[in-house]
Amino acid sequence: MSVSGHDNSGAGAPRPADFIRDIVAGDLAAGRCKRVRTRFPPEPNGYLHIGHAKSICLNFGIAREFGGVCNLRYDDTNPMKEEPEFVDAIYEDVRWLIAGWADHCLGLKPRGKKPETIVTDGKPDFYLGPVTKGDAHCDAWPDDTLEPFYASDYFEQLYQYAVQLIKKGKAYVCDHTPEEVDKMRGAPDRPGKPSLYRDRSVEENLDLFARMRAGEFPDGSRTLRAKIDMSSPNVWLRDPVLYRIRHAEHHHTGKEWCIYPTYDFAHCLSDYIEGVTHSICTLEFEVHRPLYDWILENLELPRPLPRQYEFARLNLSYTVMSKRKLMQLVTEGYVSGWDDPRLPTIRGLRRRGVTAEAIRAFAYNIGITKYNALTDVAAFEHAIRDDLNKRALRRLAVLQPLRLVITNYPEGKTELVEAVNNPEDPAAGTRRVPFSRVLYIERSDFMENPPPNYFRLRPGGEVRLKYAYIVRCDEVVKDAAGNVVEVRCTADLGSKTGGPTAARKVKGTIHWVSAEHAFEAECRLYDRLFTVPEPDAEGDFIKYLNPNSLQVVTAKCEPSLMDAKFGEHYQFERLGYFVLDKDSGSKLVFNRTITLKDSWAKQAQKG
RNA sequence: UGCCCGAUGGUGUAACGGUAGCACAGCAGACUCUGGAUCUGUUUGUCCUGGUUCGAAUCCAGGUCGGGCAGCCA
Repeated sequence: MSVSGHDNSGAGAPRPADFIRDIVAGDLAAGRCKRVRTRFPPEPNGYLHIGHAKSICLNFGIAREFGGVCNLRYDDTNPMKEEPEFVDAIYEDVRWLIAGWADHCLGLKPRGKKPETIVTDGKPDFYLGPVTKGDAHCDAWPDDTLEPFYASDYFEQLYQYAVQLIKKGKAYVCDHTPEEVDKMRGAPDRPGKPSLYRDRSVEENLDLFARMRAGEFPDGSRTLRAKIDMSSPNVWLRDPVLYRIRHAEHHHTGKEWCIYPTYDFAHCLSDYIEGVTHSICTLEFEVHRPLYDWILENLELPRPLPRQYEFARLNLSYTVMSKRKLMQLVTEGYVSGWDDPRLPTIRGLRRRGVTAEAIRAFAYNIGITKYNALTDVAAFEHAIRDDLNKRALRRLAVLQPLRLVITNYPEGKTELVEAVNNPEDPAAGTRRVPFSRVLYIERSDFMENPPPNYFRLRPGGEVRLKYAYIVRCDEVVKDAAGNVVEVRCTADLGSKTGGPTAARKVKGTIHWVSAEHAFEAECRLYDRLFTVPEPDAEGDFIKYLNPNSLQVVTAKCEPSLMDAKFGEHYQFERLGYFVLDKDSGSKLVFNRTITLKDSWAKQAQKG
């Protein structure tokens, strides 16, 4: 299905395609919210991957389909794990992925801006709304004056919310060590024991919490905890930690803080402060939802509260997705870096030549459910081919060259044959490709003793040279070791495209380049990184690494490829889709994004 | 073991009490100056057992299987 096939940007109500969109549509119809606001909240502790892309497509997709906004927010509440390197990379990847599709729904904020204290229904309130390119006044906000949201920008407000909770007797400072807290939490089937500090007075709690902030206590010595229910069957309701002490420098707030809110405390309130209506996350947060609601409901919040909904994260066969495993592949050198074309990272896929449109189409096709599925990479590969087939410029290149000499073709003669740039898109026009007496063809397009269903070149057989002549193989030249080093042919000189015998039917058509005109380029042939569908199912995933995931060859390319542009997609006819790699210098480097579907290889394997 | 969630062809999904559909993969054929693309046809499915109902993938009960949760990670 094409991307435009599900483009809901036009008139008419979008057709809800999954249970979350159903909910959003219902809330809008019932007036429970005026305008939908979602958010994409990555923690800046790693690079984004195809799994994040699913979430981005969902959150931004909902925003654009329902005329809302999706805030990009760094969920940066843990200074030990986060780095500016990731902050920048995430922003870049998100923008690349939604460009031309949902960039008008990208919720940002004026650089440096923090929540404002406002009054809502007579009550004090904190609010920080988004600015988008879709806004009427977007001209007032040149690119560099806007930035994503940071949960860390709300630390002051979060602190005040915590104080409010303390004043209401709903939170207390706990002096137990991490080990004690752990032990006292009990087990899923066994209630926990209350903290010895659970019944401290409000005054003492306020004092201690202020001193925690002031830096009087060492890391881990105290926490702020919610006072909920130590015997709750949901362990996340057993007085969860809201604040912990970390004398660490934060990438965004520097040394301003030495206490940091936990995910549970920060996330729901960040959603609230930003006016998020639908907070969509993955299944593992399902058990946190009661806590998400508890925090919001136990504070005096005058505006409508955000609601959390969960969906199943993406699992893709033949790949690994966890941050830890991706990190290991990078740091232990199994791949060249975070943008290695074999990685499922956004930048890896991008470098590989996968388009944002293909990723979006894939995300749309797999749908959104609560079922923990394993999606076949074949579905992703289909989306990639489907997109590239429509846009790629066709070119001729030979990966494993074999000399072919046309004995009845004059030496020194060069013809320019007309070649179609893209049969799927007539507007792409044609180009001229030099043809001469000595060519290179693909080694695999000639077989001395072929199986019966082989219909490329064989001794005595005929084959069409794409865009040029039909040739017959008369003679095979071998080296001392018996390897075929050259095939000698005669051409049917009237069979050139448009010629008198051009209509003759020959079974096979092969690609070629003119030896004297071709130039050499490095081609990096990528394949799946793993050899098994579930590399991380059990044990060491490293042992399932595909030793042939990268193969480097020197290809012979048609001259027009000299002008290859970065970001342009090419189909080397009969071989696959390629893009120019950033490593290109005086010698060009092409990455193979993906092969063409090859039913011959499958058939040959069977036979 | 306690709580929460889920289960529809090989895979991913739709059907919201009324003919089980779509996509991927597979297979077969047509077409093709890419063994690509395109087109056509096609194999395969409601976890189990009861119940409600004229009628159940859908509602109810019990079971089975799978996933998640006991970080001062997110």
